[in-house]
Amino acid sequence: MLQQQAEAHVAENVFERYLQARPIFKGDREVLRPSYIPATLPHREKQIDQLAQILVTALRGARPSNVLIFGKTGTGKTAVVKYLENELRKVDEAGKVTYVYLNCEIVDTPYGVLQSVGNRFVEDAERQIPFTGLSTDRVYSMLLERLDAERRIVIIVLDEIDKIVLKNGDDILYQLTKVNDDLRQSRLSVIGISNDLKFTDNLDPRVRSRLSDEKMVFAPYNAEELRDILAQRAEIAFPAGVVGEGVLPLIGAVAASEHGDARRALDLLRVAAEISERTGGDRITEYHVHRAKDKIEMDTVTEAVKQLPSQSKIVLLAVLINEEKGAAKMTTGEVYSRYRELAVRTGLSPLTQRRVTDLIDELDMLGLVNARVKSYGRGGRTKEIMSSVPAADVRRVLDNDETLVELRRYRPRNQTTIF
DNA sequence: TGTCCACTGGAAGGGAGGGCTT
DNA sequence: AAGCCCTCCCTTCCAGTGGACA
Repeated sequence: MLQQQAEAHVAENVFERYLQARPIFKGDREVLRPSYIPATLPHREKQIDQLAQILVTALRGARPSNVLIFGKTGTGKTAVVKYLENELRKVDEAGKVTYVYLNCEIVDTPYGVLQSVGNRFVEDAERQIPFTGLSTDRVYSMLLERLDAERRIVIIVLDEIDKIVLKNGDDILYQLTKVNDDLRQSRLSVIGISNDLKFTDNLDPRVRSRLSDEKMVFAPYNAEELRDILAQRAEIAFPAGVVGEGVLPLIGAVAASEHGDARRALDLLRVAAEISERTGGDRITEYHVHRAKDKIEMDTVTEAVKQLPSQSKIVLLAVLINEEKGAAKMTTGEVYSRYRELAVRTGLSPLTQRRVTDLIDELDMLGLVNARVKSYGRGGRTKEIMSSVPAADVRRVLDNDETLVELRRYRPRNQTTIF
């Protein structure tokens, strides 16, 4: 009997059931990724126009003004800039304009920026600038030489430009904006993209004025605009009738309430579709959107926790364990002593308290804990720390972490809660 | 009003890991 | 091989501080 059932299963391949289900996606689901640049960008026509007017100078062989673009995440800054890159390529038949896009979250050192730009002008591996080893001055002169090798206009896009300034100061921007003084025939301009409006406050006045020849601000999308964007993508991604009525307005409303983030809206739509697909559905409903919202929130947290270096994981665990013991909030000192105890147990040598306060700040930036400086008067001035994520879920991730095996069974002494 | 606590957070610097130059 | 220079992670040192309390 059992045998027969097993055989019956062998006959029907596991994949078949899923293959037979009507696919929800019409074609490439990349259409719903933020990296996809559609043929038109709804509700950004004005910005595209404005930037095009600035950049057209490059096609005439002269240097366009430097531009600073401000706007929150998912307001289409990067999309507009990349869109114009594509458009520019189409008309620049002579290939005299070089467009270099760099994300300063990834390339986050002055050396890295100069190196990446410099490498854009050579194909063969032999002449690539190494990612370390040379002095920055040296890389700068190599870059100059390559820029000036033939007459060209170079447009450098520094996405998340505030990140590199925060980390390294404005030296690199100073160098990039004065590069033109050292060039004989080529010209370079910089497009900076930032989601922090105030980042220019910390710049050297000379750099600030040079960099912001032109300024653009991208306002967040409202719910209706988001709906238009979603409708445009949905039409490419799904066959007619798949997206339930009310789904796009719902996603639009959710994303609009979270500072009009189009990226977030597209993610919601994609994940909702995937959830429906996985559960054998052939339509996307509002139910799937709600499920998608939960899933995305959960995934960002667990992913962030997984990526943490071991020491930071232990710091986070220290916070959670103190909370399990009943502390609603705690001071740096309390986190640190718990952290030391845990670190010793795992066999890692404990870091200094100074370093741990930095790690706590990092966890705060990631939104995993909440840390605010508070004074307790005579009780001293310290941070008040509490976790800001669902403890059980984070605990599960940490318990499955191989570097923390020693702590898997660890529970604090005289604990009050039962797990 | 001044004291004093428990830190905060800036600055400087060490050293490991990477890689070029001579 | 020795000498540089880069970044990253970390330590050491320390002046500065918000606010309850005497």
